[in-house]
Amino acid sequence: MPELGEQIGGPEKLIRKLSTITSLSEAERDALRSLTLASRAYSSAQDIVREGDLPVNCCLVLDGFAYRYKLLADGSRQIVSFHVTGDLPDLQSLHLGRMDHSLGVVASTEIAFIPHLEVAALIRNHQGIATALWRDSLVDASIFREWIANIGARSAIPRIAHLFCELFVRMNVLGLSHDNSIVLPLTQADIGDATGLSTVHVNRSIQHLRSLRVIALRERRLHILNWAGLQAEALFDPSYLHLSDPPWAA
Amino acid sequence: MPELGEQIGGPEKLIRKLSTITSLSEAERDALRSLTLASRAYSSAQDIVREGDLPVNCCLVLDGFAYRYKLLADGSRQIVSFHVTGDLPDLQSLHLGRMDHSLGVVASTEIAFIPHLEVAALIRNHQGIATALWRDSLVDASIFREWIANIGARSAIPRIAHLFCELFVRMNVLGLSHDNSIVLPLTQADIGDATGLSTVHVNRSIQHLRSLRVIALRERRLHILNWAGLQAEALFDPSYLHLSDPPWAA
DNA sequence: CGCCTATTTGATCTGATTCAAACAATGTGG
DNA sequence: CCACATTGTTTGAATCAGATCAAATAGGCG
Repeated sequence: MPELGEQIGGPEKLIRKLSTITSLSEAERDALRSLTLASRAYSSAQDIVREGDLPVNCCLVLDGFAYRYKLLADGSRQIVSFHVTGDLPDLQSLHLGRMDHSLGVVASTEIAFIPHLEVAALIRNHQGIATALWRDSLVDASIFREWIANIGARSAIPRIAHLFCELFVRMNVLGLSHDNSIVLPLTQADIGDATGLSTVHVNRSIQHLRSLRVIALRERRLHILNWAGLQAEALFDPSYLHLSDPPWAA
Repeated sequence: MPELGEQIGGPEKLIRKLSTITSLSEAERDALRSLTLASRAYSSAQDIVREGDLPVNCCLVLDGFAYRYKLLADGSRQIVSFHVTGDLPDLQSLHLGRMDHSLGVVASTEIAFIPHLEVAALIRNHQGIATALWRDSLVDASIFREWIANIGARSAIPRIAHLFCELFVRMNVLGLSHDNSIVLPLTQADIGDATGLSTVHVNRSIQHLRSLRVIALRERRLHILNWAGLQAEALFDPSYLHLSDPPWAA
């Protein structure tokens, strides 16, 4: 049961992603198809870009899972976002030279690298692509805001449930779900670093969600057993993902 | 002792703000100076834009303090950012139609409204302004990431100290500080809603910072008594504000 | 002056952390 | 293909940072 991602090319994955938040003309799609992609598969977890780096490429996730994180002075790691097929997790490096965080991947992830110069040329020559990418970075920021609220104002169980809801909705709209399940190659320690909770408490909270029969988590997959129940537990409202907003829907 | 903000016009405040993160040509400055600004002074705290709205203007803070927040289903309020003179707190409304959060001001704040159509025209006609505004929205996102790390990984005292450091640096670079102090018209409840802490705990943490003699907080002003000490307490590193980054510094 | 809002203090409670160890799964080399 | 090492999950017990509840004090302002 291969993921859909396996069969289509990098540009198509990017087009599909951008199409979930904006509309692209055929000329713009063709311009994206002409991108030069140097891709690389990672068999083990590792960092792609590190805090302090001055990247000259943008990364595009072709398959697998990437995440951005900050290392604090006391050694703790805070994950600030997750990224899946079609995402451009460090698009910001195009306009902010120095990385203020790191980008890592989990095992079995494939990343394509697109030179900044090519992205800059696309932006210069195609107003629609500039708007799409800007809008993508604004949706990125909206997700950060929701994470601030999630971590700052929700208790452990709804907080984790909310993360699961977000990942499911995001992957589902990209066609990356199967039978109400998604790949979730994260350890409970990863989930803890993303939600600001200890591994032990993540474990106990997940057990609670399991006992409610709203999710199942096994073999690196998250199965949604009861979407309405999970959503209610998380008080999840997907509008912050801006998947069906003006102006593009108009 | 009037704030510097009193004496110069709205466009100049915006130019000064953008100049802290990018460089603008004289033509671009002139274009910004030609903006039509309808300004309004708020004598009491109130909302300017609400979650769900479809704004047709961008807001520019001329004076005072604005903040963005989310209201959660359980009634709690999470503040996700603060904004001061020269900031464009809802620039994102230009590309994300529907507001996913609200924008409020504290008493004695003055806001200018710039029609989206005018901002869009500026972006279309001036590549440098487009880049500056995009970069501004990316710095905004960087601050959100830092807040995620602050709330998710720091304990109460460093968390509050970090917020104070950020506000001081941001206002200082805009020329809004006086004798190592800034205006801070926030209640302890506001600070609690921004940091994910209860009002009582904010109070006790601030008392701790006072007892360390790193800050003084009185008459709606935050005085930095010992910058190095406060910074050490917060483990504050200002690089996420991207105030001295390539490419514009090059 | 008196009302309303903000700050402060005290006491108690609890969600979450920490420490420690057992257990399960996964992968590796011989 | 098994023995072993490594990584991830689960459980239990003790502890603590921060929340909650309640009430007193202090400021601002009409």
